[in-house]
Amino acid sequence: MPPVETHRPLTIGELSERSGVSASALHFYERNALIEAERTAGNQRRYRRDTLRRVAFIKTSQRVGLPLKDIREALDSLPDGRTPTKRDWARLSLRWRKELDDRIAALQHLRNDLDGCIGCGCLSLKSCTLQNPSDELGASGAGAQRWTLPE
Amino acid sequence: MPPVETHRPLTIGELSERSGVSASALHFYERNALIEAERTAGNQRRYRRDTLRRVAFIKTSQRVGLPLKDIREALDSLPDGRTPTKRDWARLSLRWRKELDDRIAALQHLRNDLDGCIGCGCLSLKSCTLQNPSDELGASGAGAQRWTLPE
DNA sequence: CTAGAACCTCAACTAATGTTGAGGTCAATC
DNA sequence: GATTGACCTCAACATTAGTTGAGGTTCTAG
Repeated sequence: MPPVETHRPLTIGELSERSGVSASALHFYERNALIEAERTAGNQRRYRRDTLRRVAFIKTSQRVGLPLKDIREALDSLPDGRTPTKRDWARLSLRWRKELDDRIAALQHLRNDLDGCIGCGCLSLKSCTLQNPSDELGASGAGAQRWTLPE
Repeated sequence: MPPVETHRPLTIGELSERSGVSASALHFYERNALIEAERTAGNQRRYRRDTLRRVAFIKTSQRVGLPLKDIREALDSLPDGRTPTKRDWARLSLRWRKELDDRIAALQHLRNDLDGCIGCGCLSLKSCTLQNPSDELGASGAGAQRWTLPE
């Protein structure tokens, strides 16, 4: 049985292929301190295998709309230079879970507003257009309040 | 009782204040055919009052992460040059509702993955790090499949 | 009728998130 | 030991979604 190369670091091509992120994007992430790499004698990058997990985390977080700046901030809570422990990741996950919960809640709120009134043609603005067809907000309205979710 | 100026068109300052969108952004939306305006004899913009609703729709859609291109496409289904009817808005809302449902589902999926395994330190990758601590995916893995949601 | 606020256009700039290409080096194979 | 694919850096470009500023015009209140 041949030894499985479980600890060999990854080249950028391997990391790119396995993460689905282009090499140029990996360069970019490195420039922005989201990931890091060792170098060979010939100056080529070699990634610790746990970088794959970091990249998965980056991709995932981006897909829910978080900017790289925030992602970097979160990743900064992981240790430099060694593979994070499960405790390290668990700490991170706790914060992220809250972020996700908030976003889900915001979307649901929005959808409910939409259901509640856009479907009837008034977009949930101050009062229903069916009652007040000429002006969506009235001359003395306070703005489209229901559309401004709390930041 | 003074007549309420329910039909007077809005200046850009008024629209900006009431929508919470800067005048420069309104110019930008107009350049990109998301909104339109009449002009006074002196070339100043005058907006139909239902533009307020259009702008609310734009803002809202942006907050859920939709690009202006998609928003414009949706708004294109509304009639030019006249105030949309409730039927017009209802048609739009149907498509948007589906979009929102999809996004909510994607986020929930993500959160469940996170709960399921990032909390234990293995990020839901191919097999749990607790069992397989040296390599997150294994030397023959198929990539981080669980992290790739269907587009 | 005039001052000042509000508006106009156009061009240049910003920031985030990368991609592309030029010009050169490294490493694995025949 | 030469070839060839993978890699390197650096600079320029692309896209989205606007903002800023210069220079000029319009509108409204006194």
